[in-house]
Amino acid sequence: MPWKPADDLAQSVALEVLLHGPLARVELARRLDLAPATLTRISAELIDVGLLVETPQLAERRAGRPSIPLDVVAEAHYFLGIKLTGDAVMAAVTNLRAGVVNYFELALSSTEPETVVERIAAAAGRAGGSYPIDAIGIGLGGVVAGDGSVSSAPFLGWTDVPLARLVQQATGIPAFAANDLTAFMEAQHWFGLGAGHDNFAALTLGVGVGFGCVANGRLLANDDSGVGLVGHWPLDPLGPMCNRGHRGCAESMLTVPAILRDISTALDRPVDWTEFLSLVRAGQPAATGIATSSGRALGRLIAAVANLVAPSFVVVGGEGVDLAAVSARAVDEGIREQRDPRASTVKVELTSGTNESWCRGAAVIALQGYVLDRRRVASHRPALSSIDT
Amino acid sequence: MPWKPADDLAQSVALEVLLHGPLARVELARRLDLAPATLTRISAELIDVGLLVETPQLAERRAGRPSIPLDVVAEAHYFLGIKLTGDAVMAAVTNLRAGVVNYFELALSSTEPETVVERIAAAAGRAGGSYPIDAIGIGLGGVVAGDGSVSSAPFLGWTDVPLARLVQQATGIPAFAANDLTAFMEAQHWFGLGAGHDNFAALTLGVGVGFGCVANGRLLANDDSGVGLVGHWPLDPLGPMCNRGHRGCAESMLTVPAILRDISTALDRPVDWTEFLSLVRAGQPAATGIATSSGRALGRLIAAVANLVAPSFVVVGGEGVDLAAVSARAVDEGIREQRDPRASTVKVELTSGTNESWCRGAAVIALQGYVLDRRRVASHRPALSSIDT
DNA sequence: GCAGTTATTTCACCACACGAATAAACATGG
DNA sequence: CCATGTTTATTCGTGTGGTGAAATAACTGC
Repeated sequence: MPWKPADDLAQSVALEVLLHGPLARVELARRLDLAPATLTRISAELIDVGLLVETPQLAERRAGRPSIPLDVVAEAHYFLGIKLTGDAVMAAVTNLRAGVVNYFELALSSTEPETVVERIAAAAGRAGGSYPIDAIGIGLGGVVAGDGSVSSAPFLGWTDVPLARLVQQATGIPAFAANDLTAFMEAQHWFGLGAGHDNFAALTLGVGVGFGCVANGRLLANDDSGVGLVGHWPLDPLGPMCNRGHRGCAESMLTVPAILRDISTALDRPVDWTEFLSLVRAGQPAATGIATSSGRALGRLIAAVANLVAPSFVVVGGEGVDLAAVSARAVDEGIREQRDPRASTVKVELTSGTNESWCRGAAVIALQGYVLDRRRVASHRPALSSIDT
Repeated sequence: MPWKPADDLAQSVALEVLLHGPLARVELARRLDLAPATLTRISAELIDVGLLVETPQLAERRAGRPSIPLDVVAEAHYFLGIKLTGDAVMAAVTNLRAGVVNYFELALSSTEPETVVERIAAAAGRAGGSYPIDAIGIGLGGVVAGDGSVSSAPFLGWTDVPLARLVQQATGIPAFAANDLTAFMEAQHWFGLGAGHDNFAALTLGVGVGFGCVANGRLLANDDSGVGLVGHWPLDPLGPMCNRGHRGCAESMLTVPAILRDISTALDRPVDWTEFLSLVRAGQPAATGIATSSGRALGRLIAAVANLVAPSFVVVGGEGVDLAAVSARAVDEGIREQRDPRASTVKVELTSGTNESWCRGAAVIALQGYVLDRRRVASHRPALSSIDT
């Protein structure tokens, strides 16, 4: 039973249910501005194909005939999400609701395209043993074109590798590739903190600093996505120097390696991330000092983002999220420094930044590609969409 | 003959022609993904109501039956655009194509709402003598709610003034109000440099520094629009001090008053803007010094914008645009400083920033309100629009 | 049980966009 | 200057597919 809504209308209904949880027919009719009669017909079709089911009604009981929420059958489809790094292939299998049902990692002996594709195919094989995979999504740091070919990925030494096509040929399963931050953002937008929001931004802290933004309901993206344009954003004229000669740029203040370098130098011994965090919590002076100045820098970056793109809130994620948690006060200070007091306060939300969540993002790329049937021509949407309201 | 496209389809067709110039039926069919037959019918209707006309065919002659471009009849409707300042009401009458057909100014003796409304009504009366005005648009610096009421406008001393409603009551003509930058952006988007583009940003230099951004086909806007959030953006740690204690912020580096203060102090005599510009062109050291550092600061601001919102290009406007012209090289340097060399180069476009162009922006607010029939419920557009492609 | 309320279904209707064929209006070339 | 090819516009019958109104179903509250 493939995802095959007959027409455009059925597609909208299916998507609305997929994205905004179980919804009754009346509610769907309201949201999509359709007559109740139409929804009876369409939902019947979709239930018939096995895409939707009537849930045991958990809606609040009011007067009148109770509504029957319709939900997508989460286990109708499975997707494989791959996060590529220089030395490992991390894989997660998710269902239609982007819930992770399986996670594992494979080591990577070489970064040659053939090897990588072979490993991904191996992951697909392993995942396919337990779950029928409908599509594969791959996320990686670098510039990825819309057709899933990797324009450039410095950490792999790749230039113009048609990754999606290669994986599709090797596995026989539809494959999609995207920049890892794009994948992260799409996952946030469809199933994460950004679900149901048309305007929000996100920052990820880790080996580098990432930025993404959903504006007017769509991800802001262009050919430069993946270059990492906020990496060298100036945050502190007195901060440390990065390898490109910027003083106090985002890379030098906010990345995990930079912070670990700082604290290790201060204590004159190697310190890892979890130890750094506990040192900060314990009040160790060097650690709190670093956390405070980095937190303030993060706040300034958040303020800059908020000032320019006017998001409803800013999500912070990535392996280094906890910096925002342990230095929350400094972050607030940093925001206040560069935020007009007359403006609304900036809401900051933290989210997990584990490898599994990066894989989930990649799986969402697969899910979107499958559900929206990419490779179709540009969608039927007239000038109005870019204008009204 | 009012703007009354019968149905949704007719509306899209009319808008497409209004926004994207004369278009043949085939071309419209292609763009809106409709059958040629449909376009024959719809365009017949629209020609019937007097909204469209067949133009004397100026399309390039190829083989086959020549196409007949359809165009909107520009003089079918007129709009009054008002730009409010603390001491004057500036007014422009435009046609449906947002072409200015009349411009005049009225002095303002007081900033009391009653007085202002009375003066606007006077302007409407004067304009209405020559042209039948279909709607009035008002642009002003400050925070304006979606319904056209002014939440706060410091330079007028206003809080919660239902301006649009008052003007509508006083004149009997539909009235709309918006932040002046919003108006400027909408005008750029529909009829200016941003016409046909879904992603671009703009900066205005004048008494203050303004910023606006069209992302994914719509203006980025929220409750903070109008607060002027980029005004105190840090651009130069060694720059002059602004009145809020920021060193080298946008206000202190880029506004016309700040620059004039600088040059006047340096030369120990009052200097006005045009003289400043000629001094720079003549190579006067103090003037070129100021222009260079301000230009570089502008470049940095442009780079910041480009890095975050990924626009196709950045428009610079406002009364102080010419700063960007006379210090073009410094602007480029400033951009290079904070732009990753791997990223695409930032295109910068200059546009006029006269009072007339601000009024034109306000007129576009009126035009949009009229044409899109604001006060209707949210438009019929299902979940898809926020998702696909 | 009865009244009130809200959700869903049934079904005939009809607007409206479409497909295919046709006509119109040019360029080109011998 | 006519034949041919090409592209645009129109005509018209057809059928999809969303709708409106009324009926029905399934509750709550009293």
